[in-house]
Amino acid sequence: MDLSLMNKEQKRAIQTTEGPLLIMAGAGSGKTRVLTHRVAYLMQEKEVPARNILAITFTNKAAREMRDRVSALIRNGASDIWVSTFHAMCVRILRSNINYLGYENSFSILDPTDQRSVVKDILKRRNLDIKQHNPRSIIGFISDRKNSLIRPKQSAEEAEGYLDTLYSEIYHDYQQILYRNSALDFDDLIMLTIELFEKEKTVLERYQNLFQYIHVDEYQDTNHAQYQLVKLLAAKYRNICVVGDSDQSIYKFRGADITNILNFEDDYPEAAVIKLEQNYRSSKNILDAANAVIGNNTERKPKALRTDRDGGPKLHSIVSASERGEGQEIVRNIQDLSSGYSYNDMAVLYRTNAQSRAIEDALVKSNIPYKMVGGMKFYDRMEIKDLMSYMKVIQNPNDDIAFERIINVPKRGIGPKTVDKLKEHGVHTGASIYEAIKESDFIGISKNAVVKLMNLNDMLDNLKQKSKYMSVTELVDEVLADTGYLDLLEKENSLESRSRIENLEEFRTVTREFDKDNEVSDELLFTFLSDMALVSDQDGVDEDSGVTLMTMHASKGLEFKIIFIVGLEEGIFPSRRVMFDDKELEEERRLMYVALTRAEDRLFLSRADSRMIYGKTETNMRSRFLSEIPEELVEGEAADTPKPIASDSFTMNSRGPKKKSRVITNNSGVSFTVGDKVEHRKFGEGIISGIKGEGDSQELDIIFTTVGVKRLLANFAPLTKKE
DNA sequence: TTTGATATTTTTTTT
DNA sequence: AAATATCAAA
Repeated sequence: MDLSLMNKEQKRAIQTTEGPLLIMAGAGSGKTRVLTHRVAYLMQEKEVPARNILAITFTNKAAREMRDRVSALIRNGASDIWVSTFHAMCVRILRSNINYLGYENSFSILDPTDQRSVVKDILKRRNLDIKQHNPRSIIGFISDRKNSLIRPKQSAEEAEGYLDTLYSEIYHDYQQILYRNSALDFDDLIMLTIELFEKEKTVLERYQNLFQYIHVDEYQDTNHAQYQLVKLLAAKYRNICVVGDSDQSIYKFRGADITNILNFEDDYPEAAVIKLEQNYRSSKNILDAANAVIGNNTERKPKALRTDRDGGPKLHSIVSASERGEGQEIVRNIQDLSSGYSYNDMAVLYRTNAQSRAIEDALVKSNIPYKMVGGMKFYDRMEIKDLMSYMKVIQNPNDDIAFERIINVPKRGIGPKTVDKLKEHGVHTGASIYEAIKESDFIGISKNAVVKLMNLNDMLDNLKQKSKYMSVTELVDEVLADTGYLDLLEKENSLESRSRIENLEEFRTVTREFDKDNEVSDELLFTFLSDMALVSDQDGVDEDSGVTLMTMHASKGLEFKIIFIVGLEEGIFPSRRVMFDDKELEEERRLMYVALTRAEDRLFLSRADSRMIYGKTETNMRSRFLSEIPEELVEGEAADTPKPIASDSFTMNSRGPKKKSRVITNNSGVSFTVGDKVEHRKFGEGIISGIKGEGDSQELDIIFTTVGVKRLLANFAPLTKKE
């Protein structure tokens, strides 16, 4: 195998095949290349059979890419390597073994909307107020527990206080409902695989023997459950290679535990450790900026990436009047650069999906092609979810969650009242909705409704029969025809229904693609649904030409010649929610680091003087992350501007929207602007960090030294200006 | 039961 | 601004 193009550390990482290995791979240090070569090296030089190699990646797209790149290095056999995400691997394992845990092998996988409806059902049944108990936080609670491998019983035992106890009980109900439906949520995939391994040692041993060489990419973003899973699998051979960069840990909110990578050497004292600090991606200016920003994090092992590339152009700072102006400025720069670069080389990164709108609008107006990652996801569209629910019900009629979604879609006169009765029956007897329908005559449902239910029942049974000998595409067509779904849309003939039909058409290209690779069989529908449940946003990035739009989170692992980072304002990025929590602020800064290090040649940093948020105009200070970049690396905005500048001097585009004054005057005639130091009668000294709203309801965000941030009405707050 | 109208809430980030 | 929840009328 030719390793002549590798540096010394990279070679060592590839050739250290036996025993535990920790690769600390900085951004752009050729980590993917090392991983692919290592796998190829194992097969070619060490003659390890492909099926004994496991490689876990963060996204399905990364998995596909890794498989392709290994294929390019070796003659054949790459298709036998296990390359997948944690979740996809667990689905595969559970699919053939979950019956040990009492679930059906044909289990379905819940998406977040399904989870929400399960939780809401539980709240309703327990007569709890949905406003007091936000389903979101309950789902978060359950997810946290599962990621920590805490079962409902243990959660209840360890609960402290009323809320903990209550949520543990809800967790218990939730888990029971899922079990009854043979449904798993994302976290279950990991947790139940571990449970399976602990319960059935022979199954564990089988996989331990199979996975003799294990690789885990993005190890800094694994959670506790994933960590345990890897530990179990690697226990026999201890050939475990993890790759990660603690500076790029950005998924704490999802349970990622950075100590997994920091303590790797404690778990495996014999581990070899290799650091890759040579960056091959970014120009020196970009790298210097990234190093300077991340250097502000205190909780980290110091390290600095090196590059042999020259300085390159300076980073470019852009200030616009509003988010619309920001979009226009981005477009202007894209057009300037489009002579030397392809649109594919450019990406716009933002903190929240909602920020994509203004950018999209500007791109559409200028006829610039773009592709968006995430956002309103294709598979989240109503018609797609409806269709998927039909498929789920056909595959597993006892999937109540899917069943409830389609029971009255299209409208067939089976309303909430009837559904309640069916569910009520289920609570007493343990029957699913599907089973309850067969009893519907005896449980107080009107004759009228019973007939309708029977019709539905017959139609579904009929579809189920058909599904056994049809391709998925054919089945989709049958479902759309038999249910009258397509008819309904065609009859409506509105702009919206047209687009829905287009989306369904688009879905058929997905199924056709799937049918091409899969033979018709009993398992076909199940395989299709499993695959679908695991597709992630990042998987959608394809070859079509265009500027890429995505969140900074979604950009991890990718690189582009030109990067635009937008919305660099306090309260946007860093997000308002974390501004005063040092720990979370450090995670936010790592996110900035990830964003910065995506760029190879050019980097644009953009902010707007004010922008619309929740339908209100807000004015925010420039992001601290901007200020952390040494000014000599940046051109554009005068780098050393301690506070935003008054009035219209930054309306770069004369066609831009009229700028609102960011100086406001209160009832006593005192005027304030962002950055002013003020004195409050009760809270003491503070600094104005933002201005919200319009007219009489204008509010000031003020950071007080004593009490942190407060939002006060400009007209009534007892404020005096200092200095 | 379904529908349309009005009130209320919501945004981090995601496999 | 947009999505969701709640309420009133048909």
